[in-house]
Amino acid sequence: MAITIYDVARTAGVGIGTVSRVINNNAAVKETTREKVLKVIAELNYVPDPIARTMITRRTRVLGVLIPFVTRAFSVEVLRGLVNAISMLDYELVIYNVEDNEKRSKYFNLLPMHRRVEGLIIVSLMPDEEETPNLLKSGLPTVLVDAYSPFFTSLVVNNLEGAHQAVKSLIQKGHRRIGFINGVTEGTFKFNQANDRLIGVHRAFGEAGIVYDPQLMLITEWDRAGGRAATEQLLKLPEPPTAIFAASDIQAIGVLEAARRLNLNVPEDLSVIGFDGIELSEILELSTVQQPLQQMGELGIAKLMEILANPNKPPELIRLDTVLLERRTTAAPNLT
Amino acid sequence: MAITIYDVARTAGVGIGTVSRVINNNAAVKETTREKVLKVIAELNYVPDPIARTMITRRTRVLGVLIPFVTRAFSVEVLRGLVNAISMLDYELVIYNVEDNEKRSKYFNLLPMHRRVEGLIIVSLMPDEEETPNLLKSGLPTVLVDAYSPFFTSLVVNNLEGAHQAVKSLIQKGHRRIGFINGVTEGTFKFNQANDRLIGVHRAFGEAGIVYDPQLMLITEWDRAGGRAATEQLLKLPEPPTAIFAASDIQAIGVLEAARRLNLNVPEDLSVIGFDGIELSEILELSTVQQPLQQMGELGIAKLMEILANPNKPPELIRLDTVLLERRTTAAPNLT
DNA sequence: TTGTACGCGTTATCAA
DNA sequence: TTGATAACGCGTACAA
Repeated sequence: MAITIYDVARTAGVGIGTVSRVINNNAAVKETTREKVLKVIAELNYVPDPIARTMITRRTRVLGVLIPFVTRAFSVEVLRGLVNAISMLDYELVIYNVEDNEKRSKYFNLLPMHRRVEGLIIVSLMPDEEETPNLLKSGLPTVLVDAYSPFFTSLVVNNLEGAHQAVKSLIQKGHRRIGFINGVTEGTFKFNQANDRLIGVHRAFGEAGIVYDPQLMLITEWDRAGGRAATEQLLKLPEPPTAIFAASDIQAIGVLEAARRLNLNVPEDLSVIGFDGIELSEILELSTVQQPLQQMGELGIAKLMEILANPNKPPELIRLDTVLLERRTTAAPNLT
Repeated sequence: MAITIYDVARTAGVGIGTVSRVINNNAAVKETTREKVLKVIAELNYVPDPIARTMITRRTRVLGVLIPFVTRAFSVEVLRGLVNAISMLDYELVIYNVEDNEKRSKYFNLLPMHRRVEGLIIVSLMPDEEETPNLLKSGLPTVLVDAYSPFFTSLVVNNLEGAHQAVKSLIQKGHRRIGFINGVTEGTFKFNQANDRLIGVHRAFGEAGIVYDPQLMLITEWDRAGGRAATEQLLKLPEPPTAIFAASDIQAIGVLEAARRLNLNVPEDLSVIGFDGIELSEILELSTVQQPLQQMGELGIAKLMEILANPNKPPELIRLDTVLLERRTTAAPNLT
């Protein structure tokens, strides 16, 4: 049996109310009494039961993060930011890892109800027409990271401008046939960041007056295998591209792998640029469009705390800028 | 106000006891009553409050993981296993990220008391002389992953044999001067896996009758910068090594980076082998000693569930084998 | 300034 | 098979 507030009160010769007041240093307690109680607390090694506390206050001091594929590089970087920010805050973080549709709807249905988290960060997932009203009705403070909804405070990068920058930089280097490997937008996860990136690509082509060759645009899964497969297909074309822009670094790494298999040198034979700026891209010296991933995590927590402090705060849309990092995988085309 | 068991009972015209029995399908409830209650539950969209439930059952359905630097590659891989295993179990996972000594002792002191987690996985950290009895006294079911203590069920790889394999393979390729970059063992984290690896290295040298040159053994932080710095130092030696074994893949990547800066070709001029087998090692085609990291996470949860089911289960030591993966960074030395 | 009684929402006990 | 009632451990009016 763990020791309770009653044990403390009895040993200190006071009422439980006083002990409670000392713990929460709320109201006025006479200094001598406070010290007496504090001493007993230390002696007995008493720690208030957070569960019982939650019963009354409704506060759990727990935040939840709903995140797809927690171990993909992108998620890890965001998680780093979340974890950093939370460690200063005397909150705990529970992870809801979404790997499939079943998990997705389970969490979306359950979380608003079960009161175990005070606030929710949703990463890379957009609540749908059914989930949105549920969440709103429950009043659970929610922040979206890498996803946008008009109903929730959302943190996104300027995907359009990022993609535009990437393709424009390739064009400026002299590339004309540029492959674009985008990620799937349907299915469980509705990563519709892909749409903005597509528009950015089109804009860059349009500005340069380059005709759009639909053969150069492929859609694959957001993984290495997807990048590899798409690259193999692109390079088999009668007129293969001299550069490839992938919608994620992970896909871009697949591009690199495919190029190596085909004995192509990067960037001499093929320029490659990714999107995200995960740690791995630095190690591989992959050119990329960097998102402030860690910062997005930190800012997500900060915004959530603001909502917690002021539940009626209207949703904001916060748009962060990307940074084009030209490293060793992009160069002028080898025009022979 | 959320709806409670009383609302359900009233609308269904039964007592709360009956509703409770239906929810927990415990005792016998007349079929017609059950259906009636179930119907009301569905209509009212009633979800039992887990907090109140925990008050009485003492079960939180939450497991904790105490993990240093949750975003280092090693931790991420273990985390993947934990998350996978837990997703089948109707448990939640809360992460306690240990970045410094303060956090370490905070969590070690708090967790056993605060009842919020039913069980604890501790990764890469060994409870010390003070923490161990606290943990034991609290009765919190605990499993150590990548750490060993006789007092807790522990999952470790055979670090000695893994290191032995790595160095032996280099010797067999013809290397005689082999640098060994080990990781620090003091400080907050007491990663004393390093000691076993050191012994394994010595054994391999001893078996081959190679004299130990202390200049070739360096100790650095467990990160890229550490690997880089150590490599630069090793290669400046009058007789530089022809191969380097790093105690972690991350350090080995630092070795690769340093080699590239110095315009050395790997593996022609320098063989490199790491330890861990993180995903990154595959992408970089780094030779390494692979630990079953994900499996360690999964097994950790499985063992924890066993202890939860049978709290008196004596601690076990589970030793997993490493696998030597010879990829593209190791070859015979270039003897000129 | 301090102590007592009540309530948070549930499960467990016991009598009916 | 069921309903009433007592815990679980705490915070907080309210009275003293």
